[in-house]
Amino acid sequence: MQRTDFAQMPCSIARSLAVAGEPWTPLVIRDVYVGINRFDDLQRDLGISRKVLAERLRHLVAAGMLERRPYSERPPRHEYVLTTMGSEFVDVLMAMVAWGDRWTAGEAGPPVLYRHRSCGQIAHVEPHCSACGEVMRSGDVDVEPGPGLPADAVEQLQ
Amino acid sequence: MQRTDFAQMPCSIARSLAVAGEPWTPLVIRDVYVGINRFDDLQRDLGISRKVLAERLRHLVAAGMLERRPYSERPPRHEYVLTTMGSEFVDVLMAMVAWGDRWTAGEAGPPVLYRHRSCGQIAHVEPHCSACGEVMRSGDVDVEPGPGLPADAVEQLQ
DNA sequence: CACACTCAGTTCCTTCAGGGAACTAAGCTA
DNA sequence: TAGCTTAGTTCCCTGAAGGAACTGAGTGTG
Repeated sequence: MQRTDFAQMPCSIARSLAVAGEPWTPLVIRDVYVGINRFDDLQRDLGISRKVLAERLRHLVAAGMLERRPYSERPPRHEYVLTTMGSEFVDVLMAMVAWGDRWTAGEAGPPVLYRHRSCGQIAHVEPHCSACGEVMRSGDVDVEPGPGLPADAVEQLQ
Repeated sequence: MQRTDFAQMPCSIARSLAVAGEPWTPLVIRDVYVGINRFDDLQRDLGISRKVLAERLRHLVAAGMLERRPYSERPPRHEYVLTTMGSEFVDVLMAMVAWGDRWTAGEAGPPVLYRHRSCGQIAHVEPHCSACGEVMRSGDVDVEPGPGLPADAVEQLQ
């Protein structure tokens, strides 16, 4: 965990990091997304310390990203599945994959490919404007104070 | 820094985290993006330890995300600016903002708004398929092994 | 010309999180 | 009854984060 608590900052990036920014957490979400749902399988796949994994899963369940769901009564066993909140965070991971494929994959190429089910093509995500539908990258926007910004922080944007 | 080095993992999420996943790093990139470019300004705005900030900036420059550029000869002063690699990472942060606005902003609403310059609307980013242009969310894709995936890791995807 | 000020860090110390291995415990299986 | 599987918990050690103080180059001010 970061020592500084990002959850209280008036910034959606900081708050997202407070939920899913701790070391290993994005990789845990990725694994659950691709169907690795049990404690031991996650631990084996990631090579993460069991202590840290237990901590992360507890935090993600408390935050509403994962649900701890029994899949057997006797013996009592359970697995972790993504909630709607968790699934939508995978969209962020897909943006990270698009960036990582472009800038960190090197000669070998992307380790994993995504096929868009509806069009059948191998593709990556591209950020589009929710209003007009056109491509919208970081250079195409102006940043403005929003309703959730405390008054004493507004001037910092100028 | 994470003790475990994510850079060697055959996963673009892990590799992205190795570049920009350390605590504070995404917030440093956000700040540089919105025009906070100098060491002292970054330190003041974030409330980060000067030691950690120096470390993060060094790492980001070494990774090619930031450029340390002199803006004055006498006295020798410099500022940090995003490279192309860094600017494109801001697209990932915008996806994080879209998610954070939806799931962590609460009653008060988003602290910051983005206006798409070309259409003039307040908007957020939406993931679209780079091939067909339609919306493409995490539930709309199939994951397949790519060329950069080591042979001994392929079976884990099934 | 001494003093304060700005910028950009570095150094030092303390605390707490991550890594790793061993241990626990419930229930199943041979 | 001995061992296996699943899902953790406990313990100790190391190293990263926080915080405050210090450094050092250059500038402007009385």
